[in-house]
Amino acid sequence: MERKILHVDVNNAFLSWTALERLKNGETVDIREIPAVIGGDEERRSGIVLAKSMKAKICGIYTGETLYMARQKCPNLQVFKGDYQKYKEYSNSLYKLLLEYTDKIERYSIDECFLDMTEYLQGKNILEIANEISKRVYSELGFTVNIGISSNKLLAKMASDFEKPNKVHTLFKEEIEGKMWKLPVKELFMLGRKTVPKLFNMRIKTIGDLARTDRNLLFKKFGKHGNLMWEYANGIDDSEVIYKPEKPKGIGTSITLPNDIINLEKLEEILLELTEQVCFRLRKEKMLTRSVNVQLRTKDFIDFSHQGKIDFLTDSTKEIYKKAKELLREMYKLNTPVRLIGIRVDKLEDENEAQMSLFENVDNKKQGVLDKTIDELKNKYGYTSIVRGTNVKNRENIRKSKIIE
DNA sequence: TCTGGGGTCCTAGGACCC
DNA sequence: TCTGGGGTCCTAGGACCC
Repeated sequence: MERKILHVDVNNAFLSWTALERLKNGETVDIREIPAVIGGDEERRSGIVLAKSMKAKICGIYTGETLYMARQKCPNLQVFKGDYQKYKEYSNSLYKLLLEYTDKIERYSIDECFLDMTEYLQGKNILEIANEISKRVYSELGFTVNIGISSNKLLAKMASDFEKPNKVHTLFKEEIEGKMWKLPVKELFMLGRKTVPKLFNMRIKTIGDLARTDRNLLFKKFGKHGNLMWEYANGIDDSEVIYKPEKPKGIGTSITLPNDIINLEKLEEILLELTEQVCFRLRKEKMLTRSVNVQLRTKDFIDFSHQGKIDFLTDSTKEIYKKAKELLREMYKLNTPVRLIGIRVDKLEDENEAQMSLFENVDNKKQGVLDKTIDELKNKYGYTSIVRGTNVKNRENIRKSKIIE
């Protein structure tokens, strides 16, 4: 049976939500109506565009470019900071509204959801429902969305990307040729800046060109990714709407340093603080790891990473930091100024399942008691309330930006 | 000019074994 | 002097997404 999938995408999410928040607080200018962007912090060397208004877009500003470039294109540009906590609240309010239509919702990101409406239509017309959702989001929540309708996730997502803002589009199988094939190939989901020039060299310029290219040729040239892009160009996608919350497969954090650092001890101090954040989240998820990965970025934007294994499953800050420090030292032979440092834990295993099957491999030294006590205090009084002694002097350096995406 | 942070998935190539 | 080949496991790095 053919599925009925919706993709709901908030228009200029961070900017729209910031606009609403400002209006709520008595500001009179709606920043959606002027050339404006949400940007990172230039002093912390994260000065990039995170979201833009329509007027900023008309100036040629795009997401991810530097604020410096954006100002060149649009001298009267207004730049605002984001508030991730607030964004989460707006995202939750959207999710709650959508739950009135189906519980089969995949929260793809903070501002995008897939809905599997197949079993919930009850004879109703999918286009009418999409229009109703669109109107209700605007009247009840105050921001606009684009909604794409199709029989799979890929096509629904492509559809929601058509004309914006505040629009509902369909892209059913029979519409692929008319609506999607004429688009430039870079518009296709999963075709990024590295692949597009290669396709161009093969004289593949539109999604239609790609769809009509020999599948085996693409496989030979691009491997699995070639296969995937051919399927997407032809509107083929069987993936399910994942509506049950999934456990994370990895947890990581990283920070761009306000200044390049060349001193190993300094880097270790920062790494400890990052490790604490990661382990706090790891324990919150009730997951264990034995795989640790440390990443460095040099001042020239070259990335390095090393990963290593711990002999047992653990969530202990001490054990994970011990390994992380080892990895950092191993790598630091480069002796080059470091711009970014990060840590992530991978191949996570559920605490309960791990203890059942692999109990002899779990870290059962009682070290966990201290971590637990610290976690409880952090939960009660806020994350920054408790700091290991050595971290205090770094706190100013690396206070984290709350912005993502 | 300056270039975020948090994820997932894939692949090339090295180590090791038979 | 010539240096197989297949399989598995692992890591570093890269591509892509929002």
